[in-house]
Amino acid sequence: MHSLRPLLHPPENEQILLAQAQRLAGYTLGELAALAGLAIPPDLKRDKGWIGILLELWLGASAGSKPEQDFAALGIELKTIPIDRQGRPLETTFVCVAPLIGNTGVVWETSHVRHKLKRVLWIPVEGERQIPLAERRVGAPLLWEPSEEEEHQLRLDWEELMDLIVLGQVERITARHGEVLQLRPKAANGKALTEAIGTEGARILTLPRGFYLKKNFTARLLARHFHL
DNA sequence: TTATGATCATAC
DNA sequence: GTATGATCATAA
Repeated sequence: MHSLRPLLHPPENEQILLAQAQRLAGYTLGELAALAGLAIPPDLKRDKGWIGILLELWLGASAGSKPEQDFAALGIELKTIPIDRQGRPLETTFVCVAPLIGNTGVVWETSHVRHKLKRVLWIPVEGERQIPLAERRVGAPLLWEPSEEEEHQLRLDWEELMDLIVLGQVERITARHGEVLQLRPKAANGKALTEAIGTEGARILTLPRGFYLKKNFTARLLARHFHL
């Protein structure tokens, strides 16, 4: 017998959120999906965000498309992160879409990247593809805030990337720019285009881009916490 | 083997 | 198209 059940509403405080997240540690995705009455896909090929949706459901985050932190009242963003057997991240972490126009005067302090990463509840989940989706286990949660050094690293990369965007060099930016934060396409497909500034300051159409945390960055913050 | 560039589903 | 949730798949 057990009383594990999804939170039906956003948690009223941080303690409730953390307690629920800690209760989920050790369960498989199959168990959590069944208890929540959610159908489990055969794999993630066509359901890349499924684990994120499942954990949102369990933690009472209002699912859907709202440009806000998952737990706005608590100022906390939820991120699931796929890890290998050694606890290292298997994928980069999407942060937010990069604004390609209207950036004159934007600064790090008020940027979307900084706001999104102010406080993050990381939920590690076994992510190796050899493990059937239903058998992958949820790990212990980590409520993280960037250290001074981490924020400095993020800021330097963000400023470099935003400078290039403002100067009309967006199409020359590759994922190799940035030490901990990178810019990569974030689109439904190659036909999805958005407005940007091109060379000579001309208006161009280009692939929407997103900011992503590189694995070296998330690996260090996980290792620091879990003593890996 | 790995990271970059590309892509998938859904709501509005 | 943009927002949410991310992982896939192939070049190197």
